[in-house]
Amino acid sequence: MSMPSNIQSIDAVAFAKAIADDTRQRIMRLCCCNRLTVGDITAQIGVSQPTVSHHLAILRGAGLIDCVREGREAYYWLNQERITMCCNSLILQFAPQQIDPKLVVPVVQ
Amino acid sequence: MSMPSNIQSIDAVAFAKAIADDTRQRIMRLCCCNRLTVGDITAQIGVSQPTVSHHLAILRGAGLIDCVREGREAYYWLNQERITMCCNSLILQFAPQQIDPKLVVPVVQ
DNA sequence: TTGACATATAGATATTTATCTATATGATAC
DNA sequence: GTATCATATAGATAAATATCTATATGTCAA
Repeated sequence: MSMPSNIQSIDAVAFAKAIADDTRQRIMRLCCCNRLTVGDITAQIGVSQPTVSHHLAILRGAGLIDCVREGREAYYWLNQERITMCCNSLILQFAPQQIDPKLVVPVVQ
Repeated sequence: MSMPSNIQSIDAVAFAKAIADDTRQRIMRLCCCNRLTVGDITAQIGVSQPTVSHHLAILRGAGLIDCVREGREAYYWLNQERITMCCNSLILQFAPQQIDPKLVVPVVQ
């Protein structure tokens, strides 16, 4: 459990790799709107506790999940804002013509 | 070049796997707003032609790219609408609390 | 302090996958 | 028809990765 900065640039490949696994997506759905411990997740997910910890580390490395240690337990929950930012970044890169120009905020140099 | 239906359900894992590679994302950027041949892409991407064909097949399998054969060449271009749908699906699944309820269209049964 | 508990890390293994070279397939031009 | 060109497919190989068991680390309770 290292400590990545909250300020992370958006790497579309890193984001995609982080979510490109069924087990990780199931974990993400579980702790999308809940704070869950590793034990909570392990009990529901059908893989071993070390495997859950491994996937949580990957999700954390990509900035998609936040956690806090409380005593001997660690609580995890999805960072929905960052997931939204990553998805929007994908649309900007790969579907620019789908974006309504009226919604794009002009940037002043 | 098989013929998948245009009507594809959105599989978030399949979508993520398809875009979880740097070479594929570079290909996607190249033919985001252009129709390009395999040769065009190969000339700009720095991997062999069979590798490009392989990646194009994966992107097509995920419905992210469309193609048409013209004579002995094949033209490829991104399906921006489908990419937008996939990204929106990710947001619905993993960032539901980021969605403005005023924007959600009520569904009548 | 010691035992039990929760989580993380290490190491091994099997599967997946990205890439290459060689070749097959299919179209065009002569 | 035959040579050439564009693309796809087959097969091999190396790297990445998902999983497990075993164990280390750190916390709490008695």
